[in-house]
Order: sequence, then C-alpha cells, then structure tokens
Amino acid sequence: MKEFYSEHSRYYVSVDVIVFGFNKEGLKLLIGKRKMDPGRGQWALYGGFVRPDESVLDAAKRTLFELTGMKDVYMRQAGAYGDIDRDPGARVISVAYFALINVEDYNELEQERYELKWFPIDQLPPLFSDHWQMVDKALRMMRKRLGVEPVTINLLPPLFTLTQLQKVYEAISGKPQDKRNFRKRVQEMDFIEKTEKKDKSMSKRGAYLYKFNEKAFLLHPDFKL
Amino acid sequence: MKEFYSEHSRYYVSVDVIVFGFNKEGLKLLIGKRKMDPGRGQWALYGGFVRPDESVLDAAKRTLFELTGMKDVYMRQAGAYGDIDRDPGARVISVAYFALINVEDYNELEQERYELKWFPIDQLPPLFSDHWQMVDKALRMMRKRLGVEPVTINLLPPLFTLTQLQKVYEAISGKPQDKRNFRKRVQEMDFIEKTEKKDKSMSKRGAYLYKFNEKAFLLHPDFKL
DNA sequence: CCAAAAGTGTTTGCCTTACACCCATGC
DNA sequence: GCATGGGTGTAAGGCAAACACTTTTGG
Repeated sequence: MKEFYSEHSRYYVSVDVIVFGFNKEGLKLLIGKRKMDPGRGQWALYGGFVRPDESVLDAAKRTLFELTGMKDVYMRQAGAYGDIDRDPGARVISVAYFALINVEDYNELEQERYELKWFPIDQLPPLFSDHWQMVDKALRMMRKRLGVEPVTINLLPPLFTLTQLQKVYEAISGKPQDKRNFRKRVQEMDFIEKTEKKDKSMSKRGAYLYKFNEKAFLLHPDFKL
Repeated sequence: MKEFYSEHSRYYVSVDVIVFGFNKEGLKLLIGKRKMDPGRGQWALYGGFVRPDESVLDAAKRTLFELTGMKDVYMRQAGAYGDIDRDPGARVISVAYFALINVEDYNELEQERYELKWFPIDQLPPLFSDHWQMVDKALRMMRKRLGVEPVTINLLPPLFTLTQLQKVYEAISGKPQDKRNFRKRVQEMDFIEKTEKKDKSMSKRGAYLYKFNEKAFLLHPDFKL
C-alpha cells in the first residue's frame, strides 16, 4: 500500500481491558501489578499494543483472550485516552474496553501467571496513570445500560437464580432493589426464561434456575451495536 | 524523554469532528468534500492529525477552531475507530468528537474556504469511510443525554424563545412534544431563566426570551464529565 | 378584524414504589 | 420444629400524557 500522510507523526496505540467479574461478595475488577517500565509495580489494567494486522477491537479481544482464555465475551469500548503524558514512557494513545465475565469461569492459572487480583470495586487501590478514569467511565456506562440491556447476564453463569440476578443488578446500580418489584420486572422480560431446574446450594428449598434467551432478546424494541 | 516500547508499531492518529448545527429548518451536519487523497471528492467529516505536542482532545479543539473559529464549544468524544482498512491511504486510527454550535454564529467565510456545506441530518449523502458510523454514534449519544443534560442549549443563541428550544428538542429526539407539557418541564429547570426581553421576529405578539444559567446548572444532581 | 404565534391548567391513566407473610426443606 | 432463603399480590401516590382555548398585535 502506498503511504500517504507521511508528514504527520505516528504514535503507539494500546488497548486496556477493564475486566469486571461478579461473585457472591459483589462486583470485582481484575487488575495486576504492572510488569513493565515505566510504572513497574503499580496496580494497572491489563493492556497491550495494537498490532498492524488487527483492528483496535480485535486487539482488545486478543488481549482479553491472553488474559482470560475467553472469547465471545461481552465487550464495549469505554473511550480513547490521549493526554500527552498519560504514559510516562512514551506517547501512547489508549483505547479502553470493558468486559464482563463470570468469576467462576475464570481460571486461576491465568491469574497466577500474570499476578492478577480481583478487587472489590469499592476497594480499589490507586491505579496507574488514567486507568481509574477508564474504570469510572466503564462503570457509568454499565449503569446507564442497565435499564435497557440485560448487561447483568454476562456476569452470571448460563443458569442462574433470580436472587443472583438481583444481586448483580444491585452491585452495578449501587441501589438495593425490592425483591417483589424486581421479580415482577423480570417476569415481563420474555428473554429471561424459567427452567425446571433448581439450585439447592443456597437454600434447603432450592431456587428455580433461569436462562437468557438471546434470540428472544434480539427481537426486542431497542438493541444497538 | 527516554523511548520505551520501541518494539511496537506506531500509527497515525486523527480526530474527526462532527459539527451539528440548528436553524429554523432543523438539525444540520457540517461536512465537506474531502480534499486529500485518497478519497478525494467524497463527502466527509472535517478532520486532522494529532500533533505530538497536544492531547487528542486538544487536537479536536484545534480542528474545530480551524473549521469554525470557535472555542469553548460543547464537545464530547464519540468513540475511537480502528478498523485496519478504514482509511485507504494508511493505517489511521481516528477519535471522533461531536460539537454543537449555533448555525447563525457560524461565519460563511470559513464555510467557503473549506467548501463545507450544512446538510439536514435526515438527508445526508453517503460519507467517506466509517464517518456515518461516527455521526450515528453521536446522534445516539445526544438523544440519550437529552433527558439529563440541556444539550439543546448549545445549538441556540444565548437568548432564545421556548418555541425554539422545543424545536431543537424535537429535532434531536425525533419526537414531537406537547407544548404545554414541554413548558411545564422547562419551568421546573431553574437553570433556564426567563428574561424581560421579547423576540418579535416570529410573531406580532412577541415571545419572551430565556437564557441558560450555567452556574445554576452546575449545582444540579447529575452532571458528569 | 383577522391571521399567526404565544401562552396557560386540569384530568386521566399508568407505572413505580412501598410493603409482609407463607412455603419448602435439611438439619 | 426451626432456621434459612424462596416465592408471591395489592394498594397508594406520583409522574407523564392528553387535551383546547384565550391573548396579543401587525398588517
């Protein structure tokens, strides 16, 4: 390909992935101690550089895959970050993506390999550079979408109880929900289907397990991107 | 500064500005025929490359200034675009920003200088590369924010009538509004203040002019970024 | 005096919220 | 039989939507 624009400058472009997880203790963020200079040892999001043969989105997917071994994960862009000195090593422009995964699916080996740690979202240590801005943006995006899209689904296993679903919702929104009103709303979502199975791990009586029906969801009034 | 990361690739990074305007005919978008190869002659957003001595946001502000001569304009990021072949000339990663201006403030000279044209938002020609995606994203962002933030203000002159305000709202939301309900809602926004002045250009009777009180707005429950 | 835009309240229905008790079962 | 989480309905209040006529004044 012929090279145009050659009078302009070029920059490193990286992706940073914000991995949210959920378990019974609440909403978690996966971060690690930076193993690269500069900034070595500071808590940071896991990131990587964009390669010439991949789109920025693909770079984010690849980075998530390196990190978790997962593909086809719910992922959304959380903005581009381009302050001059945001990275002390060089001019790096970064695009943030957030991903939602089920903590139980996440394999401990990867965690150790990269020395990563799940932190409760409300007890994060100071983060490298502008990483907190990225996380904050992602959290606000999730909260906004919570009303229109069942983002919560992505943080749960394929079969889940309504109590679990409510817990996730509360963890993201930060607001307690009324059990009956919550269940009433879920009933009206025809893409959340009751199964005949029960989960007995949390109570003697057992709770019905539900599943997400993606086909039914896609038919809905508002879906985007 | 010492150079780290040198084993990675570097890319051109550009900004594209999505300039929305409003006049009595409705919501408009400012675009021009691309004067650069490749893609010369295609309708496109106005853009520019990020310089080494400016942040990406500053690059967007500068680009808007070149284009309109305006500063301190309402501007928001509308995502980063990083497909490999999005620009046929070279690998260029672009960050989109949208800006809202009052069409009447916009000076015709600039318009001619760059051969730019205001298009009604629902009658756009095909755009270069992924520029339509950017515009679409910006429109959706505006619609979402419409409920929480008086984005409409930015498209109007400092003094405006309630009828104008309603027209802008309708143009962005795409939905007609009930006059009485609309005015009721505006009354409850204490950051939109009635003045004693009247605009007689639209009617014999004249309509009261209102102004936006930014200080009052900043005190409000929800403001972000 | 008439055309054209400005301005002004009330009613209705719906949707959101608040709220408390019985059920099933393992131990 | 009791402790633990699971599951269910109704009433009240607040909010959003529907709706039509009077006012002003330049021409």
